[in-house]
Amino acid sequence: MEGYESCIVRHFSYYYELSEDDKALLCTLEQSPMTVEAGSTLWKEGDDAKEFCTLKKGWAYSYRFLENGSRQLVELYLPGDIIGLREFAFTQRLAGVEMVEDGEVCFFPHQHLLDLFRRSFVLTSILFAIASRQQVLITERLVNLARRNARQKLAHFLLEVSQRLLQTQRGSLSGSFHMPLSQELFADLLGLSPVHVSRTFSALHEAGLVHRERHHVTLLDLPALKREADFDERYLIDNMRPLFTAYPVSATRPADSAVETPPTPFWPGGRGLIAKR
Amino acid sequence: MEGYESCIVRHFSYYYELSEDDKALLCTLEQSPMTVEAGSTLWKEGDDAKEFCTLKKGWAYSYRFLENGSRQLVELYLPGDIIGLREFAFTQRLAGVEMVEDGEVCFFPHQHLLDLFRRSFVLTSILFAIASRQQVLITERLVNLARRNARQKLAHFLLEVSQRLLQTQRGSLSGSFHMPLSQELFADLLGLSPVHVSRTFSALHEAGLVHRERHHVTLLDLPALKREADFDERYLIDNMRPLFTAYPVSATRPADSAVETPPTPFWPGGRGLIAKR
DNA sequence: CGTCTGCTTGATTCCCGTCAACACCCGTGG
DNA sequence: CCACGGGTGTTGACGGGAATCAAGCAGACG
Repeated sequence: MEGYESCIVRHFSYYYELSEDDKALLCTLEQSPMTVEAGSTLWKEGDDAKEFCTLKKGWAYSYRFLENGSRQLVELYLPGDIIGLREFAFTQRLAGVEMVEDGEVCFFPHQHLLDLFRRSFVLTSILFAIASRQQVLITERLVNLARRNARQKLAHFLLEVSQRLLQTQRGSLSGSFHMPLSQELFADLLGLSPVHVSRTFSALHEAGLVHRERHHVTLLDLPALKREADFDERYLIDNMRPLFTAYPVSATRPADSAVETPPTPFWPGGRGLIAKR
Repeated sequence: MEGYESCIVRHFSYYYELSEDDKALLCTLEQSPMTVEAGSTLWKEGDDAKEFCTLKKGWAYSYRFLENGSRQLVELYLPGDIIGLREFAFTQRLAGVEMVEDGEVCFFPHQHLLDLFRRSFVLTSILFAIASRQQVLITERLVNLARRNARQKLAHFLLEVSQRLLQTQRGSLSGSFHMPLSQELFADLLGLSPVHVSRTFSALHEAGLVHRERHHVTLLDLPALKREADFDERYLIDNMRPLFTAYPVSATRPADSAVETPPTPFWPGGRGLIAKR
């Protein structure tokens, strides 16, 4: 750990400043990294769900198969992400997870998360924030899949990845990045056929909006793309500092005096918000 | 509260037995219920996000508007659900919430959740389980929207609601229930046009799979419907007792001795799961 | 009894899936 | 050096599922 700041620490720090204790606690989740090859399976639908996994290097995705043989990608994981949070309350995996490219992952059992709940109030809160952010991400993708046409879907997805990389990968240039996905993966991700992904990419290229060669993508005209995709990055850029600053916490587990603090008084009504449609 | 068991307590109890202390703590979230009319707005996209809200009575839904004027429902809330968890890490609402029918809700500030993190390990864990379950629900809906045709979408949705009601509403008969949604809401929920919802309902009716009149739905042939929709209720029926029994907890906040328990030792490797595609 | 809202049904259009042929890249082996 | 083959991306022709537009219908309610 000397000199090297782990992905997960960086990820958590994005939400709130961590004490050294918290950092250490967090790092216990990242023991024993193991390398995994491109295309390897971390787990399959139906496997026992007893662990989470942090992604240190490489991209990964979770997916579901359907009866008709098609496949839908559920989530795309970038370095620093936690994989498998979804199955915390479940005994079986509900989706498989595969690596897009060679990478490094660290498994840790569900119980470690419970330990974390006991030991660190700040980490608990951040973890909850991460879970809620993940939900927001999925929600946005849901809207994308349900209501937009192929062009918008693709544009939106490219913008999402670009923004996420910007936040987690220091120094990546906005709008130009490595994109190791095959068009088949794009298809499974966006609910399209591979053929149509190709066509749509061409269309965006002809419109001068994106440039792509091999596995590298450049977004040429971000404002136009955002307009096209109805993209609003606010859903990706929030954090929880405002919450904590409104209600300060000691960075470590609160002393008993703090614990005895009564909950903030019942919220005083007078909403005025409730309005008939 | 005397004699009456609140929805939220019942909801949490589904995951794990609650101590009296926990029940009391939980009930502080449900102070000051207020009645809300059908069609009223709890909040709109872009509003400040400082509170959650528990739904005591009536159905509600969250939604997003798109640039082109169409609308996508994101989540459907039934009595006992917590509304707004998604925005825990955000300062603004990312989706609006409206009531389907007359009901009762209880607002409580985000900070109350932080108090809960400090005070009850069990409630924290359950809350996390609820959040993860919500994510699973959205994920399933995402797959539904992305990959299935209108018939399957509708069938799947009806099955989902049926199953959820079965779990939270005691004594509701499986496969026959009150369904207060207009076809326009179905459309916004399933990513279809209202016209096509009507056609699809007719098709399912003709096939002898569902019966519907006014706002009451009966699922006539559950096995056939499940086959049709590729529906697997496992994603809805798990809970977290296995996790806790594998790693018992005192029901109240752990004594210091418990806190000092070292985290379970680093997970011992030997996966054997990692396989090349 | 008239009006309003929500549901149904028909005709037409269009986006995207499917099928199929072909180009391309790259590693292998002769 | 070229031939070969598999995986991946491109392009065209065709068809189908669902959107859209529009008109008719049925309750609900004043």
